[in-house]
Amino acid sequence: MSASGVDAPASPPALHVLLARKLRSYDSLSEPEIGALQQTIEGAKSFAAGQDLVSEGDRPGYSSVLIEGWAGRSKTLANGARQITSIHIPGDFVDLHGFLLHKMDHSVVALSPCRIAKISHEKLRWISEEFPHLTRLLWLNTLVDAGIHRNEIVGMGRLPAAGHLAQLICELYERLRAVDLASGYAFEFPLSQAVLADALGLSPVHVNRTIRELRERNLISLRARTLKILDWDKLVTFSQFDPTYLSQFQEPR
Amino acid sequence: MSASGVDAPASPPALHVLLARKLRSYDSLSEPEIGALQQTIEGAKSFAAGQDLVSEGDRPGYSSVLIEGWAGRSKTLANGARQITSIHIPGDFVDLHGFLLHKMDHSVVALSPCRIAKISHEKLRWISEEFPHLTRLLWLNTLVDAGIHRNEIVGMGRLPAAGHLAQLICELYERLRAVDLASGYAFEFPLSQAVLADALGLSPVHVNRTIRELRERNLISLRARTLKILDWDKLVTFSQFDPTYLSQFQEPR
DNA sequence: CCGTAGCGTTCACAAAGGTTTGCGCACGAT
DNA sequence: ATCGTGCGCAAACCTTTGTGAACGCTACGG
Repeated sequence: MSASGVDAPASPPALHVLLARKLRSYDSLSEPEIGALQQTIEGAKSFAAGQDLVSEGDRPGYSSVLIEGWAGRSKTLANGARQITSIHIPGDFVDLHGFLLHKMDHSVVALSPCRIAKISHEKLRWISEEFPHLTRLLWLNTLVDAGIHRNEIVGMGRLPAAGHLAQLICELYERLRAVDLASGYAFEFPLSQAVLADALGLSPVHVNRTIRELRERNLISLRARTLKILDWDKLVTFSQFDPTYLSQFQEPR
Repeated sequence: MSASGVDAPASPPALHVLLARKLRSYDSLSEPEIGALQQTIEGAKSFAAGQDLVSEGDRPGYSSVLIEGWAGRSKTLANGARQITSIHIPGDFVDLHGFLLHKMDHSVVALSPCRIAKISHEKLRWISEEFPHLTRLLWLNTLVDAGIHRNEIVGMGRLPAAGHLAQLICELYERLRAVDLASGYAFEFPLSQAVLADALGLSPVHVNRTIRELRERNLISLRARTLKILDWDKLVTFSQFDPTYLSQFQEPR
């Protein structure tokens, strides 16, 4: 079962290619490593927006790579409030940490219609036994996730809402660009203001105010699920964005 | 150079023992693995409260394990505001992620007088080549860090200040207990309210109000740098604390 | 014995963000 | 055509948190 899947409309890059491209942004991959990745990919599955890819409490036997669409790690509290702790775009491992954590402490939810490929934990274990360098790159992938989390904490704790949102936009732009999903300074932005509120830890109403502020400052435009960055340098300054934590530069690892 | 160090007042557990204890809370260790850890530890160094163990932008050639005292990962913004993204206690790797990230995107600061042991990145690399299972446990250690981050994000985004503080107290208690640093429901708590403010993303004044609230609810007492949890069950309920993310249970990994 | 520094505490007021509610538009289902 | 429904938008009002300033306690050095 290599590339079967629920549907396969020719256009998006092949499953393992996307992942290899991501890992290669950290360090180069050898032929055997690419071969190993290729062998581990297990076929695609589609989800509608709002569906759980993985649910809190699950002990999944595989991890998932996003092929198309956006997803988020989300935690729902007793009062029904939801916090999205990170947003994922194509090429991202949404739950690689499930490999060693075993029990999911949060859910992964589709934020738009999306499609994933699976890699079984058995195969990941095999990689960790046989391919130390590839293992380090997978480990690094989870470390970058943690860096993204840390940045989110800084944004929530010490930036005003507009700065925090601007920072998120900068980060998503850089990440989308790394997988060729931005054209110029514009990209598809499939999140509603309510979803954005859950990601930023704000109320939907305040997200609306905050977007308006960025618009009035001529930093962005956002219409019909398309986001355009009008002045990258100003946006970076305004949000104090520093992309170091994304580690998007090749180095021997 | 096994246990030399700047000072060594007999009492705290030996360097590698502390680390082994931590990793063993995830899965059991073999004799060769313990031996490998023992070989990697490189001697201790002491820091005064407020000093940087590692600074933003550094490319350290080693990672540090806390032996004594508390430390925090911290990021300082342009306006001087500081956010502490995580708090570390003895037994914690404060910058294991530096091994693969290379360039530090934040500082690590001593929150109380503290002492560390070093493990060179060369030796970590050697471990990652020769000891796959031990490598997985180190990886897991960073995954738990990320889980702690995610929990912090939920606390900041969707809990009121008192809930967030209560949650942090629950987490610290569980972590301290895992390394035998809690006696009953009391433990030494070396953080000033100002430091706590930087960790919670609040102002020092509001931290004071928040502590008062927990006191008035008879959940905790905090005096002379000693914190006592007066009613664990009520504190857990109040903060919606769920320790799953700490992964403090042995499983084959 | 005094001065000082660090820290916790409190108060009054300001700012940021949440809540409630309502309107209008686009779009799909019937 | 029309009726929901989801979403963006906005206003009024309320709650939480931040700010600036003062005061007191305690430890410590001169």
